[in-house]
Amino acid sequence: MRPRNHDRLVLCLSHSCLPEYMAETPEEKATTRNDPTNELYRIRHSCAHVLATAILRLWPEAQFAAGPPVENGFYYDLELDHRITPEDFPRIEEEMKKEIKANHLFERMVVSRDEAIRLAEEGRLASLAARSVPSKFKLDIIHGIPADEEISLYRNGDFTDLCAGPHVVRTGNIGAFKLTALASAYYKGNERNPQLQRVYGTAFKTRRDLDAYFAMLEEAKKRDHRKLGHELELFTFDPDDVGPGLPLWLPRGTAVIEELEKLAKETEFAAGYQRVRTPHVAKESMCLRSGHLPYYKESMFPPMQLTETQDDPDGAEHRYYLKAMNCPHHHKLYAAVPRSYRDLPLRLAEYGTCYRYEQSGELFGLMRVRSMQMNDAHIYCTPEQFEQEFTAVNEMYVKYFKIFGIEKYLMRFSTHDPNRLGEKFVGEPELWLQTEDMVRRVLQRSGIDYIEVPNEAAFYGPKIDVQVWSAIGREFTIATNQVDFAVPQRFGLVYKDRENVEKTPLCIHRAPLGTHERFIGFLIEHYAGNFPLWLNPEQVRILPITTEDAVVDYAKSIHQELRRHGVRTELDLSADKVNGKILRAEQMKVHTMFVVGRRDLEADSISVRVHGKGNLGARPREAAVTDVLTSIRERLP
RNA sequence: GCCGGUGUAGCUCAGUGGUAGAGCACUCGAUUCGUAAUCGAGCGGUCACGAGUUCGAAUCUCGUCACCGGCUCCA
Repeated sequence: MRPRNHDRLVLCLSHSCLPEYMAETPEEKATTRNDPTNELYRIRHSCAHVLATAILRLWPEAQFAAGPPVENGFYYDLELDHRITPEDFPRIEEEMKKEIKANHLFERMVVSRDEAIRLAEEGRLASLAARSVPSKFKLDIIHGIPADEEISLYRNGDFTDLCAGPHVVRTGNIGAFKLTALASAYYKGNERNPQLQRVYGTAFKTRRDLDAYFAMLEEAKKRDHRKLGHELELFTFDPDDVGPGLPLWLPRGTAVIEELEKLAKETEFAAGYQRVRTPHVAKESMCLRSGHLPYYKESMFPPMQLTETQDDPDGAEHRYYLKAMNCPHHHKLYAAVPRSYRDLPLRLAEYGTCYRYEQSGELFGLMRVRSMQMNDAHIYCTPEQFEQEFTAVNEMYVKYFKIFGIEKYLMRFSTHDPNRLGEKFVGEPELWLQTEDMVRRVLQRSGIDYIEVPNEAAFYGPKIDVQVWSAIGREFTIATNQVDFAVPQRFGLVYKDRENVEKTPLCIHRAPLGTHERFIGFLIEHYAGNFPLWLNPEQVRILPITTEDAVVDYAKSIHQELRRHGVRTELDLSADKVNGKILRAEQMKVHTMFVVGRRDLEADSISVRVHGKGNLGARPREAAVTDVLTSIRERLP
């Protein structure tokens, strides 16, 4: 099975800064998946064959499709009337152990195409013996192998499979393995093909590595943004009454949102952006003009149908859609005022709320939702201004990533396929080449890691997706940055150039902070819920040790002072003992705890405790407060 | 949308055909305490929803919805 595009990308990265419990760096994972000379790759690939061997011992009629090594293990897809369930795992693993213990050689055999076809027709591939029905998927795969490519088979014991290899020398070289999951998958990943059962497993050189992997998974579970989001009271869902995929932001999550917006507003203001506001809905006519209805209808909420009139029998004049993107509205703002080349570049920014009707199975915590707020802006510029504007956008990304301590990112540059002009991509061959050249030049000049992926562009222009990795190694497409030379034209957007000639501007769509939903989902996992002070939902909690009036008044005066400075501060006046108060504050991952008792009152001091760092001891009150204010102002990590 | 799994109190979970349980959270009372849980009492569930089987259903069957793991798709 060929690796998907984004599986291949990771190879070119230089890596840094991964937690030590992570079994493999993303690069190693990529190697494990893609590099046949990698030992884990061979172990896992071999283990997939052993899995197939075991399944055939139990169900000789099973038909196998593809069984490659993947990021954290391997899988094999198969067709079988019996539904494999987790209860079957022990039996299958038992058979696998026998095969490993037998220590069969993996023998490689090169065969002619005719020979391979003959064996497949006899049901002799991915099987233990000849069968009455052909090995249909293998037969299909053989037909897909280019004529000049060698066809090889691998045999371990009774089991023979069509396979490019390579494998370990003997089945006994598979150190430790475990079956992990069941899923279904379409044959060749195509929705129109039959669904197969997929059995997932993983394998390592040693038992120790296997155990370490499962320990890592446990650690990853603790950082899962869905779990932390609930525990830290950041957001919630109410699928029954509000609807699936529609997050509700609790006060603590809203605090994070507002910090991000503040950052965006400051940054964009400094970069010459202007803020705008637009409604959440638009009429059908605009959705048609923008191309959303023809191209995006599947991911849009169905329309709101208002009244029908005699002039408008099908009601189109009264059909409204929730917006899936902000660009059409922004285009209208561009068009609202006559524009001269002197007005360009015009940069319109809005944290706009969009709605996309994602398929139910695609929803995933905050990462895939149906309502989202985008760090959106559209930059209208002349072709001469394009490179500078595009460079500035890239620099903004890098600035943000530095603030968040995102040390590893990759820009994925998606270009068009000339063979699909007028079909998947607008038919403007010259503009495609021109804009792609401009983007490529900017990327090369900026020295940012990027990879070029053909045939993945948006229909209106080339685009860049930004991939980042959370602390647990989960890969995120966090932001997108797109060139649009087509839609401004559809909206009739123009400016007068120096010679008083009307020209169509280029448009850059950019969202360095992506959507609040996905970005915060990423940040939760990135920080494991331990937000830095400036971003923390609760920056300071004040914990008086006793409830005697003088101490409480002292705590209150600190509380008020911090609040006056805009610091998100809470005062814990519960009946708990200090230890209880500390526990609760630590559990909520409150950044800083100010513990105050009689001693502090008398010394005008504050005992400072920082989440994850423990008790830092007493500080003069003024110094403790200043430290907090500085850290917030500087957005220190 | 498709395949599979799961659904019991706000949370984590026990309960497999016979009167719905525990811990934490929450409320009230007592406790006045120096760096990760003070004590006691109380409140809290139409067992996801709907139908069916049964004398009797959280428990068995079917359907619906949602969530989880994948597939497809994507900010």
